[in-house]
Amino acid sequence: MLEKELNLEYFRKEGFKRYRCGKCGSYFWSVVPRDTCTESPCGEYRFLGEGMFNRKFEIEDMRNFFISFFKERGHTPIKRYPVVARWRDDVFLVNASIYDFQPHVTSGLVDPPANPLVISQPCIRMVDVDSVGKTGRHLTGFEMMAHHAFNYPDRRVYWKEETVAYAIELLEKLGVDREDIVLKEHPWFGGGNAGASFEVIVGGLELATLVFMNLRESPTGNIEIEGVKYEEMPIKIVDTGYGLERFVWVSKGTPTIYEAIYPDMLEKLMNLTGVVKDEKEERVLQLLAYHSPKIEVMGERNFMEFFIKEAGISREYYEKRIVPIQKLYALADFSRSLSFMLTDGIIPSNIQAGYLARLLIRRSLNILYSFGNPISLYELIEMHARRFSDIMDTSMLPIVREEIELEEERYRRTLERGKDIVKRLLKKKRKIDVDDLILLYDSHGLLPDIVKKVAEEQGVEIEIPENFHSLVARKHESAEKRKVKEKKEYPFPPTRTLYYEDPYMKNFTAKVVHVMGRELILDQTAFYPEGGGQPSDRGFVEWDGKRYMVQDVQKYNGVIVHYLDKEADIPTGADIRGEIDWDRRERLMRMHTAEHVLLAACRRVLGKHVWQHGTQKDVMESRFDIAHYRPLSREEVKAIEREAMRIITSCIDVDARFMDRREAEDRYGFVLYEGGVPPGKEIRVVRIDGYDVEACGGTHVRNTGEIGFLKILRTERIQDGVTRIVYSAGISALEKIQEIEDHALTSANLLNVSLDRLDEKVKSLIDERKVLAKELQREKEKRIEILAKEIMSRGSTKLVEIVDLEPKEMQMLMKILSGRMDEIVLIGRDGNIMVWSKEHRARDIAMKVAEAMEGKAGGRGDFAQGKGKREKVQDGFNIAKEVMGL
RNA sequence: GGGCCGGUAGAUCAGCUCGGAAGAUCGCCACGCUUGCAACGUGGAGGUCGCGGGUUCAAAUCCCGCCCGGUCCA
Repeated sequence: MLEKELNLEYFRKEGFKRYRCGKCGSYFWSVVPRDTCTESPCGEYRFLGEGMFNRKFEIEDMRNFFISFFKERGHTPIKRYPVVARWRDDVFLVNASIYDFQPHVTSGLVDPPANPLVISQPCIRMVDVDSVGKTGRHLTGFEMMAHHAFNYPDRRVYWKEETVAYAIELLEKLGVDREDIVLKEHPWFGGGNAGASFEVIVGGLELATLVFMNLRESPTGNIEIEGVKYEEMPIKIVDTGYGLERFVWVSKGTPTIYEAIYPDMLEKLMNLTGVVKDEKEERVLQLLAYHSPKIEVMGERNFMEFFIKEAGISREYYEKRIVPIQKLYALADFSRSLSFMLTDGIIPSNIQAGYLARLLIRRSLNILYSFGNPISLYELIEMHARRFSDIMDTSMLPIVREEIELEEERYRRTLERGKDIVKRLLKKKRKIDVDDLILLYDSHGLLPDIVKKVAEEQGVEIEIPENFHSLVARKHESAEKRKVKEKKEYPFPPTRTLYYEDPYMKNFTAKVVHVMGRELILDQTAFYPEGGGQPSDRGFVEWDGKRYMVQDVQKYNGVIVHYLDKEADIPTGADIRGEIDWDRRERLMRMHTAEHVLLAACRRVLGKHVWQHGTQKDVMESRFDIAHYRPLSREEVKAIEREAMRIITSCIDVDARFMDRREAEDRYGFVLYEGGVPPGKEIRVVRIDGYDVEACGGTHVRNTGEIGFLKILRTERIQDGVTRIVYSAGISALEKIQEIEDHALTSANLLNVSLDRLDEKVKSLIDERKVLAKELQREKEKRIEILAKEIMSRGSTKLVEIVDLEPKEMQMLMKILSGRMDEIVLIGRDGNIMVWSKEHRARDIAMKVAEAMEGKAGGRGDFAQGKGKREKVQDGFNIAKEVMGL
């Protein structure tokens, strides 16, 4: 299939021929005959040392060069998207430039921001995190330079021929000889799409991928790739990806990619840590980068043996001189990824993208700790942010600093607690086995090498299994269950939405489209269906003098279904009258607009990292969850309330209108998607000018002044990094406050104090109560002591006694007597049995007594308890006497 | 979203396997020793065993549900 797809006119014209790699078997195109595809490990890196471009580039120069090159060739440069994919609900982080245009542009629903376009999109890929630093080329963060063209049936931009021509021209302009370029054929698929692609290999390294996306997954498709069926798409998309950092590397020919892209930071880190990189280390590192693609063939362990021999070094030299340098490489990379993630508003936490940020933070901190903390992680992140200030938001730095400091503190605590756990475990078991290691990591976040270090301090040796991480992974293997909400389909045209045309419409008339039992469908309605966290309207419809209550309203693909309280025999085509429960709707509208105001207030008070995480509106109180890195203080809550009230009392118009998705995104950015990502080409945008703009399908008041009043009722941390704000608005808020006031006033009245003295009074009452309880306890003790004295004065060493005491009091008595006597049976008036025996027959006696009292008992030899029927107390007493020979 | 670990005195924890009188250390208070402090000695205060339900004669302990904290993985 590929051969036909990728046999281009361009190749014939320009002298490229198709060959097959003798090593990996893939097909490729080249202007000179070759035995292999040249991509390492089939070939070798040839750019190390001198570089292969006509000059050396820094990241910034390379990015500019690329963008200008395509701009000159008719492409529109567009701004990079955030690394956190706010416009998507299927992925957390942007992995490639095409992510920016999925799903709506690639599906054809929405136009691209420009066509053709050029972009340099920062991406985060966590899959390589373990290889970073070691191989000389892996990164968690990189910029994917790309030119994209979207070809529609009625508008062709460009396709394979032009794409390949651009790539070759770009490389030649950079000074690469055509003889050094290899285009490797490769089937491509991902994210439900597929197509043919070329990998562009220069000097043994893949510099770019040119994908020709023209297929999409379809159960009825006629093209099959790896068992999945695909069909041809109407849109054909040129999806390219040029690795910016790799271009810079190839231009410089440094031993590893890291020297090429972070020269300043690496120099600084070396100075601070005293790690030295001389010619010998340079040579070893370069050799390592050169050979590292072989890891994939040989496996890591075999590769290391091979490499140490090949480089002529000792393992000790490798550990002492090379590994520290590799750690610094990783640190430079991790901190750059973090500066992208955190300035783009990701909040470190234990869920979703936040977890990935925390992972990088902890790995970075580990490295810094191992060098004795020569510099703070924040300083490194700031250094990157300042260097890349043209594509990063440095105004986020104060928040980032606070987040990092909190995370450091948190990690320090986790480690400390972890060390205690290890020490305790050692005290108990004197050893730690594999199961313990897995538990310590999985449940307490302790990496095996930390455990090993602590154990060694305690003088215990620990073996860490080679396949540790796969053992952990095995523990997590479990079938994934996904709930899919059933979607109903109604074969009717979309219902006209009167509630959008006039959100203040209280009653209306409409024609009946369909009636089925209690389901009613109209041609138009003012009833708002449930959606966007706003519950549906209620009210009634009337026909022929009969009234049907509307209990629920739902929307299925544009068709609005009213659920009535009883079966309706209304004929199709009848004219009905509907009326909304206006008090309810008005409260909900105020709540909904108040929510937008609240978000604006939160962003102003807490910072722009605040992102809506979920909401639920209701009539009396509503929930509003935000992503924030720590719980809200009382002062912050008050400040948010003040800011929200300021927005309300400023009486700002609320504008709601349908807009083209592209236009809305261009004008307002991704903050639109705070409340979720709506489908469709047209989206409804609700805007409070100067404060908030969101894609939102709810009903809103015309002006913030109509909200009248907003009150936060309480806040709680529902998850790491997520805080819930429970609030109320309008009349509902007033009623809520009145409710609270009632409670306070009633309490104050009961205590006969004024409201402002309530807290004082309550505190003194609690203290008083404590004192009284203690006195009572002492009285009891006194009584029991007297009783004990009386009993002991009888002079016997054995005792059977019926006492009018509670179990706790019986225990107290027993405690005093047991020191002086040999055998005691106490029977409470309500049937409790308590036995103490010096001769260890308490259990036997208790059981016999209990049996006589038709109850049960048990316990130890010296002390036993039980319970029998209260009317059998005398029988128990007699038996006890008998057993004890009294 | 799923898995795992934890919640007992002001703090750190033991006790939970196998149900039977709530403990240790530090801190706190008082007294003693001392010119004073520290140390030491003696004594003391401090607990809804996260919450709710169940099983049982009996639950910190076993079972179920919830809440809170931590952690690993998508």
